[in-house]
Amino acid sequence: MGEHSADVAPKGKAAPRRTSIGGRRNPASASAILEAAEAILSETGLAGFSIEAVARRAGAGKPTIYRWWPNRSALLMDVYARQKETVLRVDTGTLEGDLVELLTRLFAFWRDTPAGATFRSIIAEAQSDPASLAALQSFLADRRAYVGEVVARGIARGDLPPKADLPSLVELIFGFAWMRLLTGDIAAPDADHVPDALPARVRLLLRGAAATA
Amino acid sequence: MGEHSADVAPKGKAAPRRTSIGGRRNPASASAILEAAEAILSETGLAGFSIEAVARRAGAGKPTIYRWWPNRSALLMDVYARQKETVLRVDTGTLEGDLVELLTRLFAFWRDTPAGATFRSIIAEAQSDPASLAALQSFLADRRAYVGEVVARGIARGDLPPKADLPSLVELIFGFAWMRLLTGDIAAPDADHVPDALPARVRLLLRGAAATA
Amino acid sequence: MGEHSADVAPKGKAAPRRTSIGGRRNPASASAILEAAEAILSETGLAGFSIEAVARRAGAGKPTIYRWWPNRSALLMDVYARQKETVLRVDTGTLEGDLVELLTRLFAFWRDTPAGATFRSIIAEAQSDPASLAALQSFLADRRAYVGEVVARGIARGDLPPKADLPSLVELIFGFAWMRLLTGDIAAPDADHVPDALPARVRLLLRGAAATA
Amino acid sequence: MGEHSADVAPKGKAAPRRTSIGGRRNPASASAILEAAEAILSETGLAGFSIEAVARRAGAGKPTIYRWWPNRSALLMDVYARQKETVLRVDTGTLEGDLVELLTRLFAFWRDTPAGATFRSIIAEAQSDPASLAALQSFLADRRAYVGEVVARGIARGDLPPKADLPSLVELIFGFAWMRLLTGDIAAPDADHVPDALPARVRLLLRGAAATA
DNA sequence: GGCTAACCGAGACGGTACGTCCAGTCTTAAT
DNA sequence: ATTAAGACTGGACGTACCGTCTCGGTTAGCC
Repeated sequence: MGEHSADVAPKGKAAPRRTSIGGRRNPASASAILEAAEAILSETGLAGFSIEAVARRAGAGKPTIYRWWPNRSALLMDVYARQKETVLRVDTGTLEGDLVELLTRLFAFWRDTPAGATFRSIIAEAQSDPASLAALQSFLADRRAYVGEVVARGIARGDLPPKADLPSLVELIFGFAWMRLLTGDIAAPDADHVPDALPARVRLLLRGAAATA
Repeated sequence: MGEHSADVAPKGKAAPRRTSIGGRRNPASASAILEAAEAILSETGLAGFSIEAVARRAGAGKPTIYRWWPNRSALLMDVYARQKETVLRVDTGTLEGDLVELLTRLFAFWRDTPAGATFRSIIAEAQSDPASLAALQSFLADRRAYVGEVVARGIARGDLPPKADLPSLVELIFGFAWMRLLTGDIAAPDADHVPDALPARVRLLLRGAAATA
Repeated sequence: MGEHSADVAPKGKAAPRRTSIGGRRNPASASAILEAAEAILSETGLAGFSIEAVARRAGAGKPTIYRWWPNRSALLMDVYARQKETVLRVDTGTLEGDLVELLTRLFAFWRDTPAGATFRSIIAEAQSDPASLAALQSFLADRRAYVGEVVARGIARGDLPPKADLPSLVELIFGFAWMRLLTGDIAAPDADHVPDALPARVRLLLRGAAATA
Repeated sequence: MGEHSADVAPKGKAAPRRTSIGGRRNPASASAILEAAEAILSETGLAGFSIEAVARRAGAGKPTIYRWWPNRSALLMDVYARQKETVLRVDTGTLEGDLVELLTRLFAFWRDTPAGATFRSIIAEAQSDPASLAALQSFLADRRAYVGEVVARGIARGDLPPKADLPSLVELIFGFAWMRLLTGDIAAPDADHVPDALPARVRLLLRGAAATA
């Protein structure tokens, strides 16, 4: 019942018992909460992600969390916002190379960091929480715009005709990536034995886009 | 969240108080439970979908539910299994027509019946429950096989070269459909003003598949 | 069994919805729980005495009860501890008078207040719960000590020889009282018709104690 | 969860799967049920004594039990009725010797056989079940009558004056025995060190009874 | 420089839902 | 007609977490 002491985040220093810093938000608390949330999410998944658990692990009071995040979904979104700052920039010289590289690195990012679990959780959350859905849509629009730029660069480079159906291309790319994430199918390609399906998907899409000009 | 008073079974008729029918499963209970689950799911979404609420509404005991479904996810899957029996069969004469028709009717099915909310819930559930993920994968494989057949029929018909990249085509189709569902973007096409994007997506995919032969 | 509708708190007054008073126990909740427990016990007996029913009647959450009482037995003991504060003090001038008066008033206390039902329940509970048994033994030792004092006063008064077998006397008195309680045989004496057996029991014990000196 | 197979009584023979023997009660079932009930009672106490557990252990269906015993209490009484057939007959030559011997053997019977746990359970049950209380009272009257005979024999023998208060004596004896049982205080006397209190109690009672003549 | 306001942790509060166990009833299939 | 078997509704169990509340204490900024 009382082993809360073991639940607090293992701090290297001395567990200095955060307290108020006056009439404004304590950034140390905010980051402790986000870090705890991220750790719990990547360790136990969305199922173990409760406000109670985050507060326990962060050594924070529940009202402190509720003061700054209205609900679980909002906290979830902040956790992802913090992670996705790792923007994926690519430039291989060809559009096909760029897209393959982009997806490969996105899958690696999802696979090798807590971001994958977090993003899966966000999509799940959005299925029952309208505010999360709106946030997700806005985030998606942002990322689509970025991929749109990559494709536009390819068009400028002559890799694709100017009249190619860019919106279709971009939407299909994201649909592919999402479904792979949501079905747990983002394993690293086994280069030696199994030919990776990813380049084939990209190739089909690019040929189709070229043909729809 | 608190409208439990509305959850009691609508006993307009006779409230026949189901009971045991001997040492075997009572199909009346099973279907009452599945119907209650479906109704709750479509009315309140995944958030309000609890075993407790289902039992209350179905006029069933919780142990009766747990006897036949190990957990919430299993019940969820059964609800969907019951709904998806509405199989979508199409044959318009051309592959493009088939695929557009298929997706249009799929979106309508998701939009106009509880099945859409159910399926969104299942995908969400699969993000935290491995058993649900496995079930979802197996279901997906089944549906992919069906679309594979539609495409194969198109190849036989000559709509696509025999060496077309069928797996890529099928996977991209499903990615597209799922993302539309998960982002709430399956509104009916507004024929007069906005040209529907759906046929454009199908066209791109088919051109790409033809070109990858 | 099913009269739950009568279990809800009688909110004639203002139904102030108790809430937390900070990081410490709310005495209003504690006493509401004990009062509800006492009422249920005296109305329905041990059979209807469930944590669930107490919580319902007290307008309290189950966890609030479990936070402060580890189990049903502990709550039961507290209910009795609250009642037995009505200590029975007697001093009639003679030992025989004191003992008869003590037992008469004890039987009246058991008969006319919820305490009798409560104590019966405690003894019953102690037959299956070791912790309750220990608590009961300790309580019994306490009461035996008090009766021991009454008897010692009688010895000092000369009502009994100094070497009288005090432990036997006290134990036999309690055995008599308990058995009467447990067999439901504590009806008020019907002065007119049936001569009360109680004084006869006391007389036998006192004569025996005097003779064992 | 499903290891019911391990719960059935370890039968030496072959677990012959009892079945109906036609339109009348199967005595094999009855005794299997009583034996299972007795075993459970002595192993787990009243807490683990449920109809479900008895049925499981006896390899019987619950309805079979309910057909012959209306409730848990009735089964409990039957279990004790079966055990108490070991009647305690004493004749040492003196009344004091008889009573000491009787109580000593009664305590040993309660201590060394399942009967003690069973009888404690019956008394506990009687505190909430009126039918059990009535049965207990009737049983008690029967036993009191037997002890009354022992005492009457003592009177005939001249160990006690003819006008001794026999009802008081008998009631006090039972009160003493019951309280010892209910407080778990029936340990075997430690002859070497602690002088047993039992003879002292009997002596006090007999002296008192003699003096009340 | 004292006051006030907002913050911090802690944790109790009334609740809902969990998943399990048992009560007592019912029906079947077999004997 | 009775048996074992097992499903049925229903209710209580003890636990986890929800979102709200109040506490005692700290710190900053304003008068």
